[in-house]
Amino acid sequence: MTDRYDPHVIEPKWQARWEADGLYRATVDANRPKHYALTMLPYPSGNLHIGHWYAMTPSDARARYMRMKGYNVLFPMGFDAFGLPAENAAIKDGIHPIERTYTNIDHMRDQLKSMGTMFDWEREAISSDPEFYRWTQWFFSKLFQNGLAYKKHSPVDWCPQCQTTLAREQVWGEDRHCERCGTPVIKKALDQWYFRTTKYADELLDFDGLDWPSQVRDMQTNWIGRSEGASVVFETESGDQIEVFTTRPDTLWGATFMVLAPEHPLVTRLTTDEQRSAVGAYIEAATRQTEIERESTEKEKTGVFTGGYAINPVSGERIPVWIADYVLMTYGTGAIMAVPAHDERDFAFARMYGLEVRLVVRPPDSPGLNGAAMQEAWAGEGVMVNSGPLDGIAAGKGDGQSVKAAIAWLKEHGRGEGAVTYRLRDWLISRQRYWGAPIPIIYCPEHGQVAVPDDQLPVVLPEDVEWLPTGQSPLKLHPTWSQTTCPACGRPAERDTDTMDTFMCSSWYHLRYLSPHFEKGPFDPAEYDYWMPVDTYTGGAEHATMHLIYTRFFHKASRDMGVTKGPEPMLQLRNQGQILGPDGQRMSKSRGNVVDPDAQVSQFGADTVRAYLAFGYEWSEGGPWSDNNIQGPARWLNRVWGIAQPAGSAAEPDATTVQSLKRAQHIAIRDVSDDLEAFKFNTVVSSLMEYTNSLYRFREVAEGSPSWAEAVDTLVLLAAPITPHLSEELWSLRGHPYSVHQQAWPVFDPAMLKEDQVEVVVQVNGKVRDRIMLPPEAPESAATAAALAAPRVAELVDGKTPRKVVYVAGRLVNVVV
RNA sequence: GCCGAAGUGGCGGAACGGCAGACGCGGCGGUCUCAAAAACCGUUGAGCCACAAGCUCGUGUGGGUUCGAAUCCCACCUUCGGCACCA
Repeated sequence: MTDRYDPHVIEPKWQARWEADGLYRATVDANRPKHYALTMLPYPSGNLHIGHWYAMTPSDARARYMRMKGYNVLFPMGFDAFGLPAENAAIKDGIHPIERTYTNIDHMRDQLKSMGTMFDWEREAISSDPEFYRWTQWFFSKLFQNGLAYKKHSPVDWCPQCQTTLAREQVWGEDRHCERCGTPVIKKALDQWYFRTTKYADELLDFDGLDWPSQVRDMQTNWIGRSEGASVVFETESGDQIEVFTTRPDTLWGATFMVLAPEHPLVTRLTTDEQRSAVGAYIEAATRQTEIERESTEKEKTGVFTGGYAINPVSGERIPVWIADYVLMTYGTGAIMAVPAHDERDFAFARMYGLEVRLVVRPPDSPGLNGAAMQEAWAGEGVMVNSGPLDGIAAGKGDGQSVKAAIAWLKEHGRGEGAVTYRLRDWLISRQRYWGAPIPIIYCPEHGQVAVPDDQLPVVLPEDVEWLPTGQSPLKLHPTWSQTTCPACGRPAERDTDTMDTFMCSSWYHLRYLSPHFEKGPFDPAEYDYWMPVDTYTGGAEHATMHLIYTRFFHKASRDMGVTKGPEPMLQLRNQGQILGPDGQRMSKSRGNVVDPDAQVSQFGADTVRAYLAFGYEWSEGGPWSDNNIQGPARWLNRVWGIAQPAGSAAEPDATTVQSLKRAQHIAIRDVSDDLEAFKFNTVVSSLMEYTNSLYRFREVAEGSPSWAEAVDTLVLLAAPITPHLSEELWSLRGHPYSVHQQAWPVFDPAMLKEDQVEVVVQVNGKVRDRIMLPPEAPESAATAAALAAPRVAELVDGKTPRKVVYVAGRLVNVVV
């Protein structure tokens, strides 16, 4: 009689042993192939939730599998420890963010250890440690010195709840809300630091060599929003130049007016005295509108004539210049040429204000159409008309078509050229908050913006600050902190009092893991050369257009600054889905549907929770938590425990039994390996369950025999990535040397799958009517004969000659009559 | 409006163009038990049928390709994610 399976005894026991032995320490070993497995690090909120388990434990299973396959695996963990919640809590209850953050980290580290993950804790990196953010600041300085960081005064997104500016990526949804707190953002004009992400727009569009989900690639591609066209220069009557961007330069002959954004710098100069009050009132009204109101596509188009005129550079015609809020200062040049006949928005505007609509692309089906008669804009194909040199050319972007011809014409006449515009904006990284890495810039009356010299980094965040809900960073209110001297001239100067977007920390944390205590640089180059790039990166898809763009930018910029190597930081990316509450809704405290992983672990043990999270969902999809469904994996673990107890010794069973036992064993090896490889954790567990079930069927005839021992050992090994504690305990009970996690992964032998006879389905006209036994490689003639001889088939064929017979060896015969 | 993903039993979910529903939950029946729980064994898509054999239907809807379609193609519906006056 063996002891009951008790995870509460074996799990802490093995966790302590693994830690004491440093079993998961990863060190550079040039003789072994490396595998850098990375999973997104948590924010130290105070408690791990089930979503962390869902993200991390399958990732851990795969890292363990790679390790058993012979790779030298680096699987680190750390904390993205700067950020608003800690600071907001400080304002509320006075507990210092440092205290709260590090208390939370201590607790969460223990929770992470309770998962039974193979994290190498000696490589832990915490982004709020001065030895970490020293290098975050160093990266800022590097970018500044290389012209990739700059300060600009401009209207920016401000979250009134978080009391700070946000990057464009961090403003979400139709109502333009803050990604963190959900509050709609407002516009403020402020001096802020930016990184030149747009410089890398084209390179960021290139995913060559990356094994990333197409959804993420598509989202990034859409986000970057490359669009090809031309820039065209219009001249005003007063001689000013207005540059516009258009994707349809071929329709230039149909441009009957221009529209500028209300904020456009030339508006004042263009506006005539008669129009000045109307224009002023319109601009006033536009500024008062919220971003949401202004950018609503439902809204009717409004605008005001400036009184000024420009010259259409192709026709020489005098066309009126209007302002309208449907033209955005933040895209292109903030000015457009309006071609009402072929643009929906321009058409609506022209009809509203009675402006001329001139057809320049004649649709194929409407030979008599003219601008005045049009009911809607025509954006389709056709032939160019009313367009001078372009007349008769087919409208389109292809070779020999109108767009290319128009660009050639513009170039030839010096009025414009081919151009590309992106939707992507530069990354705004200033934050008006305390709990972040200070921006290492000093403002000197003499020398302007001066980077803090590397040997004076880090610029340490002062601890003696006051928590006031003023909407100003405590750094700004600190009496002395910002006062310093200029590194260039030594005269009194001031520090920047903003801190950096915490997405900066996560843009390079994977490099700090390489050598978290290295003092000569952000990472030890020897570690970098061995481990980088990250081979497998796992995490949530919600980071597609934030972290995952930033970190690619960071890597490419760092490469150009000679810091990193290679085109990309992370080769393979996989996203897990989300675990919902048992009610199918997103988990939240207010709904009361939050599943606490600690409670599940104390009820079932970590291995069961791991197995359930792997088994219950298609990993990339996620789904609702179920207290019922976890019973399945819980029972399975008990069954593994029961079948894998040491079993004395017995003679081999008959050869047929041995053969089918080995067959089951090798099917399991094949399926579990393939599915772990492919992140299909649910079928990994179901294959293990099937194999366990078949061992129960063999138990009576085979238990104790050498084949049985091998079959059971194989189960213990195959389960080790999913249930590391259970496998370790069973491996030890079965008398094998520690540790199961240092064993080689079982090797699949296809020869073990060979069978003398296989069941072949016989179809008549595509419907299954019978089954016959055949050798797997039976020739078609024999298979056909056997199929036709099958009683049910003979009956249905009824003496007729089959019109056709389809034979798939080892699978089916389809008789068509 | 644009880009993308997904629709399969009561439920979670499986299925290289080849036996739909693996594996599990739940249900039902049984073994064990004084009994219950646990554990173990069996069974479980729907319909026709007393039962079985057998047949029919069945992967969001409608078409198509194919000897054969959950899978490929076309059109549509629904849900979800992202973007959206982007010139």
